[in-house]
Amino acid sequence: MAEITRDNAGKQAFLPLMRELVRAYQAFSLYDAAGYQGINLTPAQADVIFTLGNTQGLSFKQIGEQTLITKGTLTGVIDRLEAKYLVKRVSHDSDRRCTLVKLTPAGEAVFATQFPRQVAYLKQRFDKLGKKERKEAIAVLKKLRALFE
Amino acid sequence: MAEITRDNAGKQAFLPLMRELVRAYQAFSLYDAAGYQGINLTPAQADVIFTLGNTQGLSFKQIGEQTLITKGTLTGVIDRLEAKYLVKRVSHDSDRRCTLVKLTPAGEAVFATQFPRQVAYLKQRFDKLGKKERKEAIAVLKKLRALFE
DNA sequence: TGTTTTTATTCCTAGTTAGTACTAAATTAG
DNA sequence: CTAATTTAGTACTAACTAGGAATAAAAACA
Repeated sequence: MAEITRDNAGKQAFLPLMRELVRAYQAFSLYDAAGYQGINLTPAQADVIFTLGNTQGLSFKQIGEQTLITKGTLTGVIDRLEAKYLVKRVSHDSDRRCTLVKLTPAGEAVFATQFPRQVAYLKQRFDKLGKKERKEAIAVLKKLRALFE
Repeated sequence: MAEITRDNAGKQAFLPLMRELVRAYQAFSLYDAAGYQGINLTPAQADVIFTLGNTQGLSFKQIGEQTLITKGTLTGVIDRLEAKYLVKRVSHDSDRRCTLVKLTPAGEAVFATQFPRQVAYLKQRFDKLGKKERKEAIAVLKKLRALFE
């Protein structure tokens, strides 16, 4: 295996694949974020609202696990959602270390209208792929993910 | 085509694909970022240094296009790199609106040692895929990217 | 030539991010 | 039962993020 030098580093065969991975994610991410424009939610806030939908409330820890937002960040995200009266902090019955986060009626309303709306908006694009293509894409992405675990 | 409601929204067939895209990118991104630990560069800063390597200096606009860092962010990233004496702002000869950003000798040194190092670090993982798998992955990612453009 | 528009960068604001230190509560161990 | 450890969330810092307003210079136009 040849050594990697300053001169050949930029010519490694794997780099086009890396770039495509970044570009594909970025294109998706921009499209997704554009869907939240006008409903006054950031992607992180929408992620939390959508995670809380159809639940009786989740702890910070549970929300963090599902959304991949770390605890320190989550405090601020929940603060801002609480300031908008979309969620509320509720103390946990049996474990006083835990704080449960629940949707308020206003939060429920946002979830009920915006979650299906965003899913439909994303579906428009993803449905350009056939079932077979989707399966192939999932298999490839799982392989890529496995490279880094 | 069935309507998307609050109840069926979470069960749409495209959602597993979407999740895999996010997870694959995230796994890569975490691995990549871990490569910069200990060299005192954030991913954004390293991205800029690596983009400036082997050039005679690029404008903010050019750097932004190649790194996908937006103008407002780039000002701050360059500020911090300049504070570390790794890059310098140089005025453009013929267009006084432009500021060129160039690597300093210290920046060149960081590029010369760290770029090959990071490429080798990434190559370790990407090279677990064969040539055929890489090509298939590129084709799939291009298809995904095309969905959102 | 003088005016308008476009382009390049900076400044500002609100928000997300990771990471570390801190407080309080629960669990475990001796 | 008390002490040590772990767990949950908050506070704080540094950095990145997008987007919009402001400024200055260049280009287009009339």
